[in-house]
Amino acid sequence: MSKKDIDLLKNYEILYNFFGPQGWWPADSPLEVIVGAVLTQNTSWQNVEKAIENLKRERLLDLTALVNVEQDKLAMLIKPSGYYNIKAKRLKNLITEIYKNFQDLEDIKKLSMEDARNFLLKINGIGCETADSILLYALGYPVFVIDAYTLRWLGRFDIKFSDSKRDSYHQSQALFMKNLPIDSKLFNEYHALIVRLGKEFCKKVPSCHECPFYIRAL
DNA sequence: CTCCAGGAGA
DNA sequence: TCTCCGGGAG
Repeated sequence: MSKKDIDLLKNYEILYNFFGPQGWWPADSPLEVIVGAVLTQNTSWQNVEKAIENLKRERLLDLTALVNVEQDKLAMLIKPSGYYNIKAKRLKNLITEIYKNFQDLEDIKKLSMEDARNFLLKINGIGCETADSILLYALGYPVFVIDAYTLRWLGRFDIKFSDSKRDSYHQSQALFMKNLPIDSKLFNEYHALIVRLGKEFCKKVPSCHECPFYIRAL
């Protein structure tokens, strides 16, 4: 299987028919998505939920409230999500930049996707995946989010990219976006389905016999 | 004990 | 290219 052989739209149908809609991103507001995107960096979502609940209880899921909260207090509240000192700093960086440049989150949507992406990537603590997650799941831009699950899944079709993290991110992202209709709803569901597959079947030690792609190949 | 919806610093 | 950040759950 080479890069030009894989039928990404067909594989989407297989995943969707097997798992059904995933309902990403679970949140009450775009700001909650943005906060969650930072908190979930290399961290299970289950732990992020505890941190989000703490922030809700303190009425901190609000742009001005987050601008004003002490970083140390923020760190204590998000402790369940791990890396809490770094993530508190990253959240402050992100929220401060958003607040400085936009009065309202909706105003970011006035930017082109490239401008919004560059704005986010300039912020310390926001890499490609976090930026694209925010663009897609908080702001609705049609960008395909890549993560470790995605690269592992492609690798098991013998589709491999550069050793460089950054290069493999953009190469695999280009593969999806060149071979799929540019549709934020599709990109939203597809990434969520790949994560679901990666957690349940396409694991580090894979459960190939249960996998929808293995079953289909029989 | 390992793993997790990553990213920065050196 | 390593190393660190880290609590929670299996």
